[in-house]
Amino acid sequence: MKATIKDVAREAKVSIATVSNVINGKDIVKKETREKVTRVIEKLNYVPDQAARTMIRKKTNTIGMVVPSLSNEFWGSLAGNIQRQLLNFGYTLLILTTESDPKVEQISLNTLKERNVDGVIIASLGLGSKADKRYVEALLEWGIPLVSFHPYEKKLTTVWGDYMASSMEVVDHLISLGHTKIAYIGSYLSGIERELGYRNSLMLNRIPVDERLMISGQEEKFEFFSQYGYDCAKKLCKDNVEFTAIFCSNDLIAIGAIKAFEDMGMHVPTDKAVVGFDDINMASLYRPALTTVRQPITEMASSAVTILIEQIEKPDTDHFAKTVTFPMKLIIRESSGAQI
Amino acid sequence: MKATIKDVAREAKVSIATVSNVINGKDIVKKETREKVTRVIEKLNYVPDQAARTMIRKKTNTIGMVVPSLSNEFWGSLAGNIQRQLLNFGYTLLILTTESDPKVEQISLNTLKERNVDGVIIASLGLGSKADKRYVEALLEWGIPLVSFHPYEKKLTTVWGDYMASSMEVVDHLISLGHTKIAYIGSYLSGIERELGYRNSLMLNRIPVDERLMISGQEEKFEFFSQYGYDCAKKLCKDNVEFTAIFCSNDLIAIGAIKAFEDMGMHVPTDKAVVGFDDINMASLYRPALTTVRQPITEMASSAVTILIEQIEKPDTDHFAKTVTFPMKLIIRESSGAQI
DNA sequence: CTGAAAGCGCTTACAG
DNA sequence: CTGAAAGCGCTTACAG
Repeated sequence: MKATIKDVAREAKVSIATVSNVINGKDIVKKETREKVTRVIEKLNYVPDQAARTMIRKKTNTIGMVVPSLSNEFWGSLAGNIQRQLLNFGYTLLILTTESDPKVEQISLNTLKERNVDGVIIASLGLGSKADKRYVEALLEWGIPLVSFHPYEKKLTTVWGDYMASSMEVVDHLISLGHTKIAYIGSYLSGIERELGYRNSLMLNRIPVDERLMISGQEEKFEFFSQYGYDCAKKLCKDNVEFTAIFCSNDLIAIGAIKAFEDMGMHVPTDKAVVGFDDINMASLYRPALTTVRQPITEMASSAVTILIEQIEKPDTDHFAKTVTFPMKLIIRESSGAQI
Repeated sequence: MKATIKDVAREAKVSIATVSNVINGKDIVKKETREKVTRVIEKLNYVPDQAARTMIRKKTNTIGMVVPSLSNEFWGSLAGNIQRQLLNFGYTLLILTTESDPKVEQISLNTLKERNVDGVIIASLGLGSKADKRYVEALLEWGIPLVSFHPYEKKLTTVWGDYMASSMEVVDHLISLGHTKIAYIGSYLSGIERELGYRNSLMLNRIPVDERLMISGQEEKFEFFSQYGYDCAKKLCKDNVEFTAIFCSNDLIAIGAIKAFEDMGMHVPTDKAVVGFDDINMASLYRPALTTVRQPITEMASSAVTILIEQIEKPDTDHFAKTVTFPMKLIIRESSGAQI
């Protein structure tokens, strides 16, 4: 049977309060007493019970993370990075995948509460805007320290990238290569900023936006990005509106699109130039190698962790709902058809 | 402030014992009382505190999972599946990524103990055989319920696939296409069985095993499978030992190898037929689409979860260290050059 | 310095 | 059926 603080107290002939003071390193304990207690602790192989401590201290040293899926390199990598960095601070990560399913989202919210996590990281939600808002509000109302990788709410501390600016850079890049008929495939899971960047770039370059060339993906329900990209690319081609280049809101969508184009007998980048987003591992290995935008995942994870820990451990400080924006980097490879 | 059982009891004008009985689904509660309490629970948004429960029940309802990395579709998918299935049983998953780093492995072991997890799932270790053995033995000595996806130890309950048989099938497939010079690239993270299957098939087909065509990957330290596959493929070609086909122990390695071949001016499958393993999402989207072996991840996750939960919740039953082996499925696509 | 006591939020006999 | 009470293993004022 595991020894408790009582066993130690009895054996050392002191009170449990004294034992508590010893294990918590309070220097009010007389040296001899401390040594006596320490000896008994070792003898009985006593380890304080975490659950009891948690109950009193109101701190679990656990951080919750909400993410749509782990079978996706970007989120998996983000989660792994965060997990390892948290470990250095003495925290443990509780990952909850939601599969963009409202029911599962709800369960995940309950789990977060049950487990009494000290803070929450929102990697991405996928419920659609209204449900997202409710979800975040429930968290906000709960009053728990929060960091999000997407600015769902003004009151939310956010760590993210300059997705709009980098998307503009992508489209500028395509335009500089001579393209004017540029399509777009997005997904609600990657936010609206890429689409805005796409629109802005076109407008600034005085190219009319053709809504028939855009699939926002704000409504679709999909399981796999690459299949989605494949389907969307085919749909765009069937619609018979000419385009020579396409910007996809993540690499998996881009790879699906490329596959679709090739299946239809087109060649990338000659017939269709393609650009993705994220620079997943596969991007440089795909054929053609993918032109894409690299997110500094490790640094972003580190930033989120640092901010969250500070919020938790210095609750008295005023914590503004600041937004930390990381620069992205356009990585030009074969799929956009640039001379490299 | 978070609502407690007392708040609910006061609001519903019942005792905390009754509230407890309601939240624990004890059917001794009168229907009207239950409904009244349920209403208050929802109104107050009450969620039972796990720490308090844990203290009494001596159970954290947390399962630990050790996995080398999450930025990999196979493991990420496995982890996500396990996490969601555990949630149905009321358990939470604590994922520890080790990055195949012995120091991190050690920390993960301590974390598992501190957190008092109820059981542990070993997805894969990556320390090398001796360290693996020590790791598993520490877990076994601790006496905690354990399920592994690799049979590191006889005393270990294992859920895995018939990797040897399916690897034989792969090589048989290549041989049936006329290949006799077949190379192999493995990794210690995917075990030795694929290599054994490769060797067995060659032997049974009376094709001498040429060690120069094999890279076991039992020693290498590598971060990214695809880069590893790329490097190995180049190395094999430089060694100037002729081969016309190659079997890679996972899809990422295979994709890296294909990229290498194409970069060297060879064509897949004409010049080199390539087969991978796992059937990740990307496999069907790569060009050429990858011939590979599909693992039934969901079913394997489900099996591991069921077995582990049973070990935890029925500790008095005799639990043999059984091995559950799942069948794999050869998926023939373009990269092996078969007529489809 | 040290100890008696209250209390964290639950579950579980046990009495009514 | 329902409630009062004990108790899980700790920490933390507070009294001495």
